[in-house]
Amino acid sequence: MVCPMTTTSPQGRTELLRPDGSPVRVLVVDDELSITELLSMALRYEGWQIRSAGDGTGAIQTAREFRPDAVVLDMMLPDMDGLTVLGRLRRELPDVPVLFLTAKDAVEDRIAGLTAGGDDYVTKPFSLEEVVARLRGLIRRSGAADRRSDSVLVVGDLTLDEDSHEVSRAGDNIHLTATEFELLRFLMRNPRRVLSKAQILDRVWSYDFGGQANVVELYISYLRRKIDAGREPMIHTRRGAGYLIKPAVS
Amino acid sequence: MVCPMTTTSPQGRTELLRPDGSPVRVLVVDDELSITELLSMALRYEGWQIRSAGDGTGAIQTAREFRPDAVVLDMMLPDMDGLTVLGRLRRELPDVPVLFLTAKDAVEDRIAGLTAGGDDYVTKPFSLEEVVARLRGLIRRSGAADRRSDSVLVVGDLTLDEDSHEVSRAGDNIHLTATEFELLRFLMRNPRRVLSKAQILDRVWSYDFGGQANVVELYISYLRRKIDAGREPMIHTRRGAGYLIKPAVS
DNA sequence: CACCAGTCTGTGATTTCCCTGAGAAATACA
DNA sequence: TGTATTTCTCAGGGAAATCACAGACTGGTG
Repeated sequence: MVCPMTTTSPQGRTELLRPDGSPVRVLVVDDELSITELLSMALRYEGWQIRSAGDGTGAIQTAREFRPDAVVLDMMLPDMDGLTVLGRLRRELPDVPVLFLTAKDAVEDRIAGLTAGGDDYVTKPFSLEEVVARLRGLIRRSGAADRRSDSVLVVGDLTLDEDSHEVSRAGDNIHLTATEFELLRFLMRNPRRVLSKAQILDRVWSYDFGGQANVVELYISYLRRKIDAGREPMIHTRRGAGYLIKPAVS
Repeated sequence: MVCPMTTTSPQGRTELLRPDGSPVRVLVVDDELSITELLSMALRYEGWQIRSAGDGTGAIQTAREFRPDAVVLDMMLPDMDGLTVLGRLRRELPDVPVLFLTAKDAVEDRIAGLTAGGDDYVTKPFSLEEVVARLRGLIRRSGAADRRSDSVLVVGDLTLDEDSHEVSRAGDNIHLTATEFELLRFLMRNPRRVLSKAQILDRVWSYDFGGQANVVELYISYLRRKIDAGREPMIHTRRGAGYLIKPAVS
């Protein structure tokens, strides 16, 4: 079993690494090329090493020689049932955590036992932040070490707990909606870095979002109301460039 | 870097360990592959080391070299009678506790005699919480585990005794039905952590449950009525994410 | 100083999600 | 066997979240 550890990059981003210091390996399995491309790009950006497969057979083969630390597995594959793939994967890699991708309406159908072994799932269409966050959680928990602090993001006097979904500033608890939470998480995982509205839209909203681009402005406005209200502001606008978050004190 | 030794499981719960610090070993015996897979996944997630067998012969063989601390044994095996398997198991491992899996309509008298020796049983279809809880109890009582951890879960002023099935808040005794009890146990074993409805369903309801997902909402509602009624609430909803329990004061 | 692109935010429609009452079905128990 | 309890379905109500739209505002620029 892999024991992930964390290091902090010069930019202030924490990365998951394997015990020997090599990058975490993730296998992405989906028959839609656009999905594997999208995921590969996003996960590579996390500093992870990615391999992808388009069907069950390829997944097993790749898993055998690539020996990933985690697998992203679409339940709807052309050549075999998702559960079959899972079974064979488990035979190759008994302890590897799996993040399932399922259609929205398949959830009700019953994905019995999928999360029972500590695995997790997200529904299509997903947001990249969601996938990354879940994967990080799975990889973190799959290791022998469990440092609770790893699930807490801190910027200045603002903290965000990814396990309990709790957010607080200067000790005051703050209630956020799901979207607000993901937006803030994205900002806090990239402190002091300007994020464009396009980047935010691509990461926080699901990939099929077809709405107006100013939802980002709207949700930034919501966040400010809850986080910066009456305090030294932490969320800043860079006109024509985007937004960034940083500790309040100069 | 060396993987640090830990006494907490991936879930952050306290873990059962053998006197020498190695993980507890459990042998799972069932002829249905889906059952052994499901159990292996769930028990591995408890931090235990799992081996499985599909018939009596394989069970004896595996037991001989694996020397498990506990056995999960289906009474209905293709090659030999459950009692025969039990007898031979006992010859190999005289003191190992056994958790029997039986069909609902199986003769209860036979089982009743068997459990007199400190063993236990659950009926198919079972819930994973049930199996895990019983196994923990067996292992704890057998003395194979390092620590004699007590069987009482405490979150704030709420206590739940896994042995006596007694629940109380602020001293007041609370009567719960079986399902309510298991749901509360699952929540209390994961305090301050958001648990999705899918996770809860996978863990607390039996693996063949095909009903509506809103039973979870319903039972959360029941629990609230009994536990949070007129008090500071401990069970919280994270809209779009799940539920969590935490001490009332913050 | 006036303009404009870019940004902020109030209002309200729509959708999604959650809660819970009522009662049917299943189960346990006497 | 009859009764009590428990489990679960169904459906309505309601609250919260999401988002479109539009008008107000702001900072930079000519």
